[in-house]
Amino acid sequence: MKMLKEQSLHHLEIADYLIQCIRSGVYKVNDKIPSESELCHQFHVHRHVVRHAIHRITNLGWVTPVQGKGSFVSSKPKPILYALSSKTRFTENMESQGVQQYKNELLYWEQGMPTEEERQHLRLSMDDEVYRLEILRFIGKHPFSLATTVLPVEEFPDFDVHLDNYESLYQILIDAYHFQPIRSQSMLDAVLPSLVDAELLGIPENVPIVKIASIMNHPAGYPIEYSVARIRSDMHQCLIEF
Amino acid sequence: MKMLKEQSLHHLEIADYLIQCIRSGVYKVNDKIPSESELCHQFHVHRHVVRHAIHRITNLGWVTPVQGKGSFVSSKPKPILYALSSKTRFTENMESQGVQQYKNELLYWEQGMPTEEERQHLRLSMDDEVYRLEILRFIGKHPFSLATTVLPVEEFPDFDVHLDNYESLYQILIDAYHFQPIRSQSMLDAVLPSLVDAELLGIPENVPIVKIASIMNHPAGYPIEYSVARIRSDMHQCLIEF
DNA sequence: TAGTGGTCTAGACCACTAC
DNA sequence: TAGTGGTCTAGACCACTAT
Repeated sequence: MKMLKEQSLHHLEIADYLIQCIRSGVYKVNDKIPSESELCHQFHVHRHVVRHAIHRITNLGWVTPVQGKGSFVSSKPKPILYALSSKTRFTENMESQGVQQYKNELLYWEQGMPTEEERQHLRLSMDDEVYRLEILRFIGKHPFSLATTVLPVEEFPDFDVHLDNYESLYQILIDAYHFQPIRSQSMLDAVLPSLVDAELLGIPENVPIVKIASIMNHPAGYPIEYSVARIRSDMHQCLIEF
Repeated sequence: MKMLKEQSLHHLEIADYLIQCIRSGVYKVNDKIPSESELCHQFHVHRHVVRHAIHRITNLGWVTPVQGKGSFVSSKPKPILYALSSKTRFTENMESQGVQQYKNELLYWEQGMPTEEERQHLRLSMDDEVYRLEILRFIGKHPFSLATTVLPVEEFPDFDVHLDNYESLYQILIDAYHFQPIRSQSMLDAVLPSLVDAELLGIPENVPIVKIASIMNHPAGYPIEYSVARIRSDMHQCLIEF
């Protein structure tokens, strides 16, 4: 590679160099890239400069550092195409793509007052309560998305009794309430995860995720569910067909 | 605030503290937060720890550091709701929201061979050429989005003669070719910008953006335009109605 | 000139992994 | 035990802004 002589911005040149190595196949998926100290010697720079470079390519999704072991080239493709439409949900999406190994985990649930935002989206009055569920979805062994789902208590009597053996929210709605909410609108966003979300999703704190806030309607036409999903952007692309 | 006694992770506590200050109104929009050296004294930590904390809240969108001046609280709301549908384009979106001050700038254009991805999306054969435009859009004085738009040469004879006084791509298509492409599908992504894109969009390199790849069809039904837009996530939310 | 953020060197200690 | 990444202290020089 070309010599680095100019002052400053060494970290970006090292980051570019490492990306070129990965692109050109010098380091392949799941390979370990050289350790920080090896890169220090190679480039004659301080360790912090190398760390800065590795941080950048980590955030860009090229490598994943593992304490005590090294930094490893991430798997490149975004295998999951997550179709966003009025009817599709997580389960349908997985099955339409032939993904067999998925599962939901109900992290916790609560009954309480909605936030102002939730109240507005669900058109609730000031004393209406909601159920709030936190659901973690996996594809294979990898966390894929986190969703906060909010349901008006009034519309779902005795909802909590169905949560003991939670497997699928939509199974509950169909089995117990005999209807399926219809997505009426979604708002998408690129954000960085909170520290808690990053931990649960198994990604570094500076890797962007997609945030999708959706309003779901009762078949009769009024809003009945509000959900905010945070989805690993390194594992999926969101597909919208018109 | 509470004393920081535990070892390590000071930077996250300082970041949280600063966020709380902004949330609670101690520092308001466009206010300068304390300088790095002031925060060093306040927390009895080294400057690099403070910088780490400020980096985090910068990436989260709370502040924008300006060399020689300080770090300033960013404007909070995401004012632009960008509706994604089969017919809406940038211009319609701005006007439907009453945004008057927008403009497009054609950064450059070229005629050449498509990439493999472009060829597939546009269903071109191996010797078909394309026009490729790079367009920067502004809202007020702020860069808002960058778009790479690819058009088959064969479908747009003498396209380049219309680019001299570029104002709007869709004005050209309607005026010169008498049709308007229809969005058939979009794929959304949360990513970090390239260094060039970050520069053009006027954002730090670790602030996430939304990437929207769209295929537009000729009214007769076949693909006629492929575009990849990179949109500042701090300025907009993408709205989809079903 | 003084103050600010941006980058770099130098080196310490810790936690985790592998042997 | 040796090697790795994670965090922190200490201090240098630079570029930019304000006065």
